[in-house]
Amino acid sequence: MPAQPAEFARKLPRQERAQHTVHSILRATAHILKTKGFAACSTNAVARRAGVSIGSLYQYFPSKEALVAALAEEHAKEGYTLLLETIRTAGEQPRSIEALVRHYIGALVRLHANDPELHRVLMEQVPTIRSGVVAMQQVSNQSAALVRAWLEAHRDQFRELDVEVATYVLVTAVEAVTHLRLLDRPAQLDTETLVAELSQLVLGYLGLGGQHRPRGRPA
Amino acid sequence: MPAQPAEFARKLPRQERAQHTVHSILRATAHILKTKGFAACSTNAVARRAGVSIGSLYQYFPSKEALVAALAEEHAKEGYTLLLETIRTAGEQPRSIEALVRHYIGALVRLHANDPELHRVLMEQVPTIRSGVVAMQQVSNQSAALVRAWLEAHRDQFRELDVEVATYVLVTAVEAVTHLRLLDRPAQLDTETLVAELSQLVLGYLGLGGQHRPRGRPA
DNA sequence: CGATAATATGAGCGCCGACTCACATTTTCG
DNA sequence: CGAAAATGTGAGTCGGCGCTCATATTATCG
Repeated sequence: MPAQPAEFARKLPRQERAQHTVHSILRATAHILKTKGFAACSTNAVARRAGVSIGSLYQYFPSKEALVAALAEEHAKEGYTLLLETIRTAGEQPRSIEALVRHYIGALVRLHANDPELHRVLMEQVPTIRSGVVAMQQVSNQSAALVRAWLEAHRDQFRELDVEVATYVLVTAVEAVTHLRLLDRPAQLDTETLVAELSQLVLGYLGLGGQHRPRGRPA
Repeated sequence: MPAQPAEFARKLPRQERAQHTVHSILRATAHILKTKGFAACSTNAVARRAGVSIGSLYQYFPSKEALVAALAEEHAKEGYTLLLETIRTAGEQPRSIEALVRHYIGALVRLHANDPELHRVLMEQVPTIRSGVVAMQQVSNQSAALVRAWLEAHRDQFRELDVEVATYVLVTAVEAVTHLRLLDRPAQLDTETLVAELSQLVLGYLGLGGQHRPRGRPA
């Protein structure tokens, strides 16, 4: 894994030593971002924690912005990999709609289990940083496109719906609940329950939930 | 409306002139927060935009933190007012479950239509500021408590569910979709559609959605 | 009208941030 | 080896930040 793409690089690390330096810097950045937030993530602090001089940091990252962008891109790449993997395994055997929904939601939840604090900081606290956050949005868009295509393909099995709107609602809702859970970690909401509830949410929205017959008033 | 609560005040503005000053400062703060983000919201910039000297700012707000906290509290108060209003009007006449859901969701959407960018910045970018953000969380909690109580009261009419979990899922999902819509404003998702779709989402999750019978495969 | 309190001013202080540069050290390779 | 390239160093520059304070202006009221 090349440490950071050409657009950001000041110098490319050629020796193993240098690659280790770059890696340390990125780890330190992630750690400080997660524990102290963006405001406290000064380049001096990063260099200190990485056990590297401030000068070395600027050898490989021309600006603080580039540093954070590189981290965001790295994070996005991991997400993209998992997304591809999920698509692949989903296609392997035919499944029911319900099973498919569970499959994808499970993947999404796992995706967010990967460094959720970092994800949050990058999405929320980091002010508009061009290139890095763009990479993360692309993963989001890919994900949305997947949902859209799936809705199109199976639309005869749902209630009548506007595919655009439904995609938006579903992606946003699932993403948000998943996301938030990892931040305030409510005790009673373990991963399994989360996946089950989100599936319920999605299936219900699509008109596939088991209809409940209220007790007390006979139909 | 007293400009800011006693805990934050350095001096209380007694003359009309002073109240106007305080008001300008708060407006300027909101504007800069929304357009440039928290990082760019320096006290000097706020004072400049407010057309007021930096000294005046510190007459009424003892620190930058207090300034933002006061703004957050003001924002929270508006939300709380609307929440109370919604509860009041909801109790006026008996309604169906569906109508009630629509009523509350409509209120939530309107609530978020009030300065959504400010809401976002205060929730996300502003690092832990004690008192101000606490006020906003209280409104959130009130809102959640309301949902929880409502679920308890009508639970015999839904599918079987864990009230805690359901509250969490519903509040988070509805809040997130509402919220996000106001930030990237997708053209095809007007307020009316949004309310309808969110109601669908909630009712479906509760097992009250119209069950769809798939075409092509007879039951 | 003073006299006193309330309000407004902005140059400036101390600090810390991003970032530079002249130099030291290590690695590569003919 | 030894020279050139790659890598590493950290004191120091500079700008902007939060914030203070001595001073000027305006309102209140007897």
